[in-house]
Amino acid sequence: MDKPLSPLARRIRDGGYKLTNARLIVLQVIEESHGHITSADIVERVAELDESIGRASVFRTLDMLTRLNIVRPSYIEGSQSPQYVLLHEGHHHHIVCTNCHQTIEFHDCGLDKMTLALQQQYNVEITGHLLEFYGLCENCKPT
Amino acid sequence: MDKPLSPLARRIRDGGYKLTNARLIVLQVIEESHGHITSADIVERVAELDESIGRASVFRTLDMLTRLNIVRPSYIEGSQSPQYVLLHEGHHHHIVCTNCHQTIEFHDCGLDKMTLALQQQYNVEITGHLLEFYGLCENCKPT
DNA sequence: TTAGATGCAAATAGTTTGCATTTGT
DNA sequence: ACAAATGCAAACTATTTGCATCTAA
Repeated sequence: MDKPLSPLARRIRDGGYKLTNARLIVLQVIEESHGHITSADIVERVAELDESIGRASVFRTLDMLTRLNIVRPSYIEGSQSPQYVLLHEGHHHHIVCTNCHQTIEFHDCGLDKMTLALQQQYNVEITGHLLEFYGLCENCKPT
Repeated sequence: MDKPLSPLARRIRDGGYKLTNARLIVLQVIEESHGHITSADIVERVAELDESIGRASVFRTLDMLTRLNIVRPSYIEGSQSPQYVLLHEGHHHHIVCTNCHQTIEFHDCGLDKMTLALQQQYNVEITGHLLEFYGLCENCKPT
């Protein structure tokens, strides 16, 4: 078949991984979620979309996506299963309410300069970052 | 008894929680670790220090410390158990090598202005943040 | 004194593994 | 064709819960 390969699908293939049905479905679920979803929810939604995909493949795919820097596990929400966050161009930023767990995403984190500075200072190669602010949202704020 | 209460111990008590032996030991373990340690390692080290403390209390304490913004769970390392990171004055920053998992901590993240800006823009009250860069460290970098 | 914390052990998630079978390339 | 990936189910780990007991304040 020759479907119009999404950019992320392309990155999977370019990473040397096969484009399997299980992987495409997992990818779709994460994208549909607008980039914030727990592993538990991914497992559930994948099962809805394609009953035949095993749990294990979902986890294997999440590992792969993390390795490829497409996604990043993060500890929003009380605890339990981690949230996977879609990295747009290698980064992601949000504010999490420590009370109701609402998350607000924002862009333009202005960390480009810092990235360059760190690369020089520590002689590393930085490929992305995750910036998480926490506090109380509008509704949970004291007065 | 009247030991010289560490600043963090004080925050626990000020948070309305009792200062129990289990809590103090967990706190000590986290501090000893220089602020980067997995829950599994905490459980293990606590058992070494005081055989009588139960696993459950360790997790209960970690939840409490997270609620108090003293510590923050983060998904460094492949996966398994999360790392708990000590927040100094509400924030923490590091670079994690996605290959060997070495972490480099740095200070002075310069996000104060951004914090203020976000508080205004979204009408929230921000109490801290976690900034995680990832990429390849000096040793893992291609040439 | 007494509400809050604890330790224990059992119950629950959540995640990983081994392996025969299937599938992309 | 064949290495890579899969699904399954069983094995593991990690974390949580209920409850009788204990303890800091």
